[in-house]
Amino acid sequence: MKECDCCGMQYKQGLCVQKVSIFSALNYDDLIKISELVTHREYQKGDVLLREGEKPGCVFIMNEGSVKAFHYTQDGREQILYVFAEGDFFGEQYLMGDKAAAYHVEALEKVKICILSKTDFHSILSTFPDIAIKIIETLDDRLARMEQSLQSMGVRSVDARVASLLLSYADAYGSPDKEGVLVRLPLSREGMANYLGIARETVSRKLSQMENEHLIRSISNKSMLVLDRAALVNISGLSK
Amino acid sequence: MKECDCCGMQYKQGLCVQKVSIFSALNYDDLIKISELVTHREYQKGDVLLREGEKPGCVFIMNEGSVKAFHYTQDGREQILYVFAEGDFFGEQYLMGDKAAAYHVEALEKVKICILSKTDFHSILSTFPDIAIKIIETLDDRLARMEQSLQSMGVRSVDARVASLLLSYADAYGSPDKEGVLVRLPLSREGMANYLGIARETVSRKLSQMENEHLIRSISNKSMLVLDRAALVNISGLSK
DNA sequence: TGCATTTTTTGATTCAAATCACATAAACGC
DNA sequence: GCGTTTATGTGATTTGAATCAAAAAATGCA
Repeated sequence: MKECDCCGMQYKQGLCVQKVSIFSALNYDDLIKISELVTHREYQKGDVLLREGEKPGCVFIMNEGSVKAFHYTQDGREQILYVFAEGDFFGEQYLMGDKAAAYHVEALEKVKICILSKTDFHSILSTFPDIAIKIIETLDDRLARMEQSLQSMGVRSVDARVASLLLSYADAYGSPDKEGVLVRLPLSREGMANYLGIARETVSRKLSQMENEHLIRSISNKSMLVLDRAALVNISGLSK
Repeated sequence: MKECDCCGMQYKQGLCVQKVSIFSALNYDDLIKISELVTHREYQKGDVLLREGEKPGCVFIMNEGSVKAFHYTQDGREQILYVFAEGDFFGEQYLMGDKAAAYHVEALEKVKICILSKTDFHSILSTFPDIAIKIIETLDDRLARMEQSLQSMGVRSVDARVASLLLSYADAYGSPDKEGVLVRLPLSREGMANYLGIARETVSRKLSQMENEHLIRSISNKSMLVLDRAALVNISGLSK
């Protein structure tokens, strides 16, 4: 555990910007330069980082914790589009054109963020053209994930959607264990329902069913054990 | 109507690459250079441009006609992810990393395409760094559209999904008319169903219903007249 | 710790869309 | 233009998830 040279926060690596894949092409000296441009902010659970329609004028880089990005639908429900966690970034859309934010962003827990202003971000981009390529790669990844979500929303059964959500959590937040994979759930049942576009009750029912079939074991509302990953993959309809 | 300097095809503008927004920052001389790197290909309806799992090694730039990009789901149905038309491009994902194509691409009608090889595309990117920014903008747009689709798939009623699909077609392919907007439909009823992730019969029923309510008038299977755009916007649940 | 609040689970009922079955219409090949 | 094939429309029925209602569990707080 070291201290971040730019902000004094505790990090495993030396610099907070090192966590972000878009800067991974840079050497340590360049990272230092970027670190000097970064300001830091901390949010508590429930704090709003960004409101739909705002023009924030900066890029948000996730350092610790997780946030949800969501719309409100006409009938007042929330549709969660992304959960961003350590190493993810968002807000770059609003720097390129002059677009307003397309969604609200709210902290799901205590969150630490690096912030880069529009002007600094642009000067970094022109100084290090390779970063643009990294950003394109990241966006392509995000697009690929969206494509997969869209497929899952559009065609697959509700069982399949729930299964693939659990799998994505297992991959992103899971740690292996004797009996299976221990998964920290970033979203509540209601949150998962809002992400999947189904009813809260349906999420409960599907999870109970999976528990009865010994595919998972619920530890608490915030975590579970994935016992039979293969079965989930099968239900999810994904080939991987 | 002029001839394209690079390929002899007939185009309204001088160069086929001019149609593509990612090259819009370049001057005529630079466009000529790029044109010289481009090869052309023509496909007939039903031809497969790209197969899921392939590594094409080139970017496809749409010049004329339209194509659908889709997955096959486990139960054998197709889930359409995009319809690409004039000015759109695809395949850049596979140039950055070494990823295989995530979807099949098939011509919906006679199609003319510009093709840029991986190496040429990379040399263009390093010669003109501004193009990377343009690509980021385009990807952000695509992502924003995906986000909207995802919202529509996840939460909105089937009526809303059908309405917003019609609106997007009206915006993309519509021409104003005394009674309303004449819209050329790139997809069949089955195609729309596969895009929206609903049953073919449901699309028919919803369209009939909208016709009864004088919101649209069916001209043929391939075109319709949007009579009451405002009502569709209202049903779609979009604020715009 | 114990009480109040919030979140989750479970059951009963309703409802919208999928499916099945077939009629009708359009597109295509010759 | 005619028959074949493919696409679309419509009705009857089934089905799976939403909704409504309430109990149970988890969480927060004094």
